[in-house]
Amino acid sequence: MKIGELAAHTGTTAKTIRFYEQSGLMPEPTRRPSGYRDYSTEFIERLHFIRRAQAAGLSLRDIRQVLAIHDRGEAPCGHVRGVLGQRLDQVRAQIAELITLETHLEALLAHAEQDNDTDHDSSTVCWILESEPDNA
Amino acid sequence: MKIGELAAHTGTTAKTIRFYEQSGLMPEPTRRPSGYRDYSTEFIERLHFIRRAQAAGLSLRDIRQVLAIHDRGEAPCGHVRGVLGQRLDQVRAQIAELITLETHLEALLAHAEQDNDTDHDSSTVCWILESEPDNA
DNA sequence: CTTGACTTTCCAGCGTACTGGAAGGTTGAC
DNA sequence: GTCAACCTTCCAGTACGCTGGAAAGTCAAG
Repeated sequence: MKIGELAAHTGTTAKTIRFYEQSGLMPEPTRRPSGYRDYSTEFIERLHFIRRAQAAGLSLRDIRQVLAIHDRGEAPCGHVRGVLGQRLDQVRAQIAELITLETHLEALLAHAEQDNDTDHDSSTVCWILESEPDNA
Repeated sequence: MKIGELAAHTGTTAKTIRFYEQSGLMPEPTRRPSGYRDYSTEFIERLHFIRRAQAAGLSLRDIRQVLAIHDRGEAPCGHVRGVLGQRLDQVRAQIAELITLETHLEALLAHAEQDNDTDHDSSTVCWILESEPDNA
């Protein structure tokens, strides 16, 4: 199977697969006499795994670690649980931050609608942004 | 006022101020005979404005636009309202995405706790990640 | 006068996950 | 044989907001 075919099977591109190989996510496949990469079907599953891990919000760095454990012949499941837990914490922290920001933006916009053409203090750039956020 | 003093007054660094100048956010100040930048107090307010705008989640690109309008002598408030509205939409979209991801991660982790040592299908890297997310 | 803290410019790199393009070799159908 | 569509390597760039460092000049205190 050539690289373009593997890409078509997995919804990626040849470029990305070469990039993954260079990044240590995909092992080097055998080569045809011409130099073309020749993939066996196992590479499909590996690529699908990478995509699922990305869908779970894992970074390529995380995925590389998991795959390295797998390639040593160990079951990476414990590690995967840990990484997923950490990622969940991160995601929750991000959500909290964004909700804070959302609140701040809503407050600014409410403020912006109230005072329409008053308060044009020429010393400032724009009075709408004069208030500091409550927490950050 | 030298650049380091301005930085100290506004909680930034001299590096950052030079970067803002180069990025078109801060105008070029006058120079002393030695070549040192010499800032008047108005620059403090401008830098504070930049920080407030950043706290509202605006990008430097957005801020540059707002400041450009201000520097033309127009009141940028209408534009600011628009940018804040767009940013609020973005933030809400991001929150929705992250909540989807959070749900997915929770499902995976719940799945991971249930089946402890069963299902070790050696053909896959890790069974925990076998399920696709529901929507993405 | 010396010393150390400050300033100047310029160029380069961080991290993330790719993507684009150049210059060339291979394959397969017609 | 010839043509397009594929493949190869390598280098560089994208977006974002800085940050680090080198080499040189300036300022203020002691």
